[in-house]
Amino acid sequence: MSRRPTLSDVAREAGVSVSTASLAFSGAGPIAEQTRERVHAAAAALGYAGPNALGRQLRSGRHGVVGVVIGDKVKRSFRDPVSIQMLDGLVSTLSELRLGVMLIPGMEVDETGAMKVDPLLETSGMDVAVLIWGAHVDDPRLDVLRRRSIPVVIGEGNPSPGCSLVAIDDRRGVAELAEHLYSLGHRRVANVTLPFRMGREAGWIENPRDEDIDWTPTRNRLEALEESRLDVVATYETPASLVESGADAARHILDPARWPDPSQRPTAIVAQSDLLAAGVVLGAREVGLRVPEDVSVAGFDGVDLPWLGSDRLTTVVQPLEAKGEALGRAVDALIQGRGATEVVLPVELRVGTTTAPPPAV
Amino acid sequence: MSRRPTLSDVAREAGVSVSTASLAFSGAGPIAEQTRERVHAAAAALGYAGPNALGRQLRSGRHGVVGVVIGDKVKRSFRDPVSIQMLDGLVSTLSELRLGVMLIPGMEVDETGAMKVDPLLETSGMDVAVLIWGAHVDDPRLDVLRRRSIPVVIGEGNPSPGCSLVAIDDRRGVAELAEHLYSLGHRRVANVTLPFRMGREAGWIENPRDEDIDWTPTRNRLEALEESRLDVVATYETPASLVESGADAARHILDPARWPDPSQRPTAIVAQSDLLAAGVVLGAREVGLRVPEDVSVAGFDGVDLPWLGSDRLTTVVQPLEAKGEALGRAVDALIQGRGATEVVLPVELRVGTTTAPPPAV
DNA sequence: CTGTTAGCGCCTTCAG
DNA sequence: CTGAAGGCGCTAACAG
Repeated sequence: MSRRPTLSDVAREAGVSVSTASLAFSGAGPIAEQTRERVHAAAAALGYAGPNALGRQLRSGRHGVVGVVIGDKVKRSFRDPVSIQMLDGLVSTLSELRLGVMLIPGMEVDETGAMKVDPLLETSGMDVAVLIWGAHVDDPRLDVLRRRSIPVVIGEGNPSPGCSLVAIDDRRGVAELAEHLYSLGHRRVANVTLPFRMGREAGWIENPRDEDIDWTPTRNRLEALEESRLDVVATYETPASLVESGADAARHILDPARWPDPSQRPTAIVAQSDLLAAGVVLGAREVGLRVPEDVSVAGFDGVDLPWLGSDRLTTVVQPLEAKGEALGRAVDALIQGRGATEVVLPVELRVGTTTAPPPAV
Repeated sequence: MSRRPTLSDVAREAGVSVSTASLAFSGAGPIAEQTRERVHAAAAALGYAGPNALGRQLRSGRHGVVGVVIGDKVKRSFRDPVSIQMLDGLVSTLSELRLGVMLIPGMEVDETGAMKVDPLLETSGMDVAVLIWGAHVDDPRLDVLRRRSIPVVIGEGNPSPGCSLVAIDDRRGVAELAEHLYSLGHRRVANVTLPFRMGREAGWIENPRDEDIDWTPTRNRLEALEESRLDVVATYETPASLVESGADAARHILDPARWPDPSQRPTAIVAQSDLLAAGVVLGAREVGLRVPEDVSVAGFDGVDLPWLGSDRLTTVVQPLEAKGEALGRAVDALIQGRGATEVVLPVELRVGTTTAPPPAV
């Protein structure tokens, strides 16, 4: 027989009916041990490797696949260890539920400048979609998914009716971080922010309160800092959470020409991610400032930064793997038909070696 | 109607037969424009979002999914930018072919210490599997895939009959790098290698030629260096391609206690990956040596290392995205039934600022 | 415990 | 250009 054997071939070979053969593999019903063995022997003889996934999927109406929508091209998304650790938790959790993770790049900007949703999102089969970096306002990806009636789990913000949500308590984290700096004696700080929405450039923000911020973590962390007792004397927006962007921001913020009276210079820089903060540390050293003696630096995320050497970043640790697991549980709940859920995970301040009292004037 | 509408609902609503409705969506045959519109209108009225993926998949016998087997947990695999860039090329190429990428973690070691293949690999539906980091000797994952008759593409080495292969010409790359160092005047070098196989620890290798190296890139790069005109005076194996491991290796290799006669110390360190090389640079500086004045350092891969600041690593650049694309094309060839293929991609030496003539004794 | 029956949603012959 | 019929591989009822 040249074509691949099917369950009915096996059943015929074993001299039983297909449904019995099915039971022999699934174990979903009572079956005589002897029959089971006969079926497996027949399968082995025919080189049958178990029930075909396609047949089972059509029958059950489930793909066994979760689409994970990353924000951008794989390369850009995964330069950030934050995404990766989250994905790790998600993949392990789903793997235990026998669900595969399919990677779906986010949107592309086509020749005309319009946003185009990846074709995989339009046609590919999946039981649930996870937008790990949240949804934009009027997000076309959400429209597509809604039209296809695919349930959605959103990571981090801009909750949308009918979608599950997994977020972190970043406002409280930033508030604690601000208190830590305040209690060390800092008053004037600079803020290095994540991008406000897709496709932003690096640059100063004159009045953060006037800005329309589409991306929730950016907004939460910025607002929490603004609402703290610290005086945010400068805000620099970055185009992405990257070491280079942080270094660039530090160069601008600490530029001596900007502070004719050095005593007015911010004594601490708060970066909204650890990668940015690492860049800020490098940038500060480049312009000849010591961290933390001359300027304190703090980050957000709590990822490993091997190349900072013996320095340990003061940061707000978010439970990345737990977040991935929570996303996985939210997926499971939707598949089980248990409806949309919302979770907010706690974060924790971790004081390292990059913050200290401000220099005596 | 509470259940999700199907093509036959749409056909009934539009007053045509199912096969006509099918043509209206697929465009795979002649159909009157008017009929097409009527069908689409009916679909819109019913909230039908296009042909169901499961039905189509069962019919066509294809999943539209490629399983990408990464070596390890997501977190560990993707700490390496090499994997990510390759994956980027692979995902974009496959996305154009309307194929999704499903991530499959590699193997786990269970309580008893035995290797366990991820259940997704055993049961999940996929048209082709890609082992991006190659196959081991007697790789149980290959056995599973062979049993399921799933065609396989192997990235990097240990080719296996019937599997497609995408490799790079790393031997030639290392040979060129060695010539570069030789021509600068180096004679004594140290080698910081990638792991020889799964689950290795860091440590000295007394006689590299006696070792059984299961992982092809490790073997190729090690042998090419051994075969060069350079004298490899020390070989240190690392457990993974990480900055920390490179720094650790450098500390051991450059330990003053190891070289009572400093003139015998290697004047250059060749690391088998850029992450390792970056670690070596950091480690060398830690023990008070300047790079490249006191010791030259070279890597392999050609990835971006933002935190090295103004230094540019001398390295062998491999075309990572092209490798991903080549993997994608190999997948396509297998799906089209065009049989297994083999490709070897060229690499290129890129001289940076971390190699220079050895110090005058 | 085992066999029979009836689809899951779609596409592709083959006629008309 | 359109319609009718069959089947991709499997499993869940329901009988026996």
